[in-house]
Amino acid sequence: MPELPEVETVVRSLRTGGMTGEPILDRQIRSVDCFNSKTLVFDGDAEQCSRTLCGQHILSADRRAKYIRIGTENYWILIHLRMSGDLRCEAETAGELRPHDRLVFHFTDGMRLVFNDVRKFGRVWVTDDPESALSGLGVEPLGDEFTAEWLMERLTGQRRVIKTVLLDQSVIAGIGNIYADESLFDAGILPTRPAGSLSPEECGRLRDSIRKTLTHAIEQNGSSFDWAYKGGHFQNEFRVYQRKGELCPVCGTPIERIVVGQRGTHFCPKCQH
DNA sequence: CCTGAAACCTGTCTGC
DNA sequence: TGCAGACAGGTTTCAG
Repeated sequence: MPELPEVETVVRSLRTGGMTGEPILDRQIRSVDCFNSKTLVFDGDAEQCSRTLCGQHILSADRRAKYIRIGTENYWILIHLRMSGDLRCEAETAGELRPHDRLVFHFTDGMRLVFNDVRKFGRVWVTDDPESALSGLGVEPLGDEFTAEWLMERLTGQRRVIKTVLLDQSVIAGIGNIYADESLFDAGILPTRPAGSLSPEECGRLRDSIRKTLTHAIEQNGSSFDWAYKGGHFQNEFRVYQRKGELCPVCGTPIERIVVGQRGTHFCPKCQH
């Protein structure tokens, strides 16, 4: 489920309630249960983590790139959903835990926050130093720093293709495979263009397309996929992603699929040049 | 230093 | 029906 718009949607519902259930703000942690040792990243074992967080209140929930950042009095809980992670806040009486539930935060008021992750790629950090995990990230694509001029400067001299650079979290933090393809289509730029060959005008178009695509996806609560993540609607508005063989909505040319940087890549060979 | 490929995991779908 | 292989929203690690 996880690119920037999906993570933003999850964070908003953690703050105010909604698709993943009840809000988590102000609740007090009683204990933590971990069922997959690799999921929890903590300097100590799960028991020690549980004792460390016992008594802490949830004071904040926000997002940095694709990381969910939950603040308590003395610690930070960082969550990366990777490919298949999902969060839900529900009553302990909601029933048995489900298959692939990996980590549970139990609150003192009878609620629980559950991290579910089929593929076990997701991670939950509990730390007093969140910067150690977040320090390598690039600019927020929806932030003020991300300008056409900044992008032009970052792409100058880059020999990698533009799609690969868009997926590099140390350059721009938060774009994933879907929104890279959709943004490049919107900007009319071929995914295989060497990043350093983009003109200032193309950098401006690409920057605007990225912000437009991400903003619109957030308004749609992100993209939903068959077995993971429900509630978003942006998947109905994909113009190239997973539309191989279908006709381009602009010019009618069949959408093509190639592999770029090990990732499936979708584009219109006529509109993107 | 840079780049591309493999690895990490499980589930689903497709084609033979 | 069965089974091998491809593929999936991401990131880290390793080899060249």
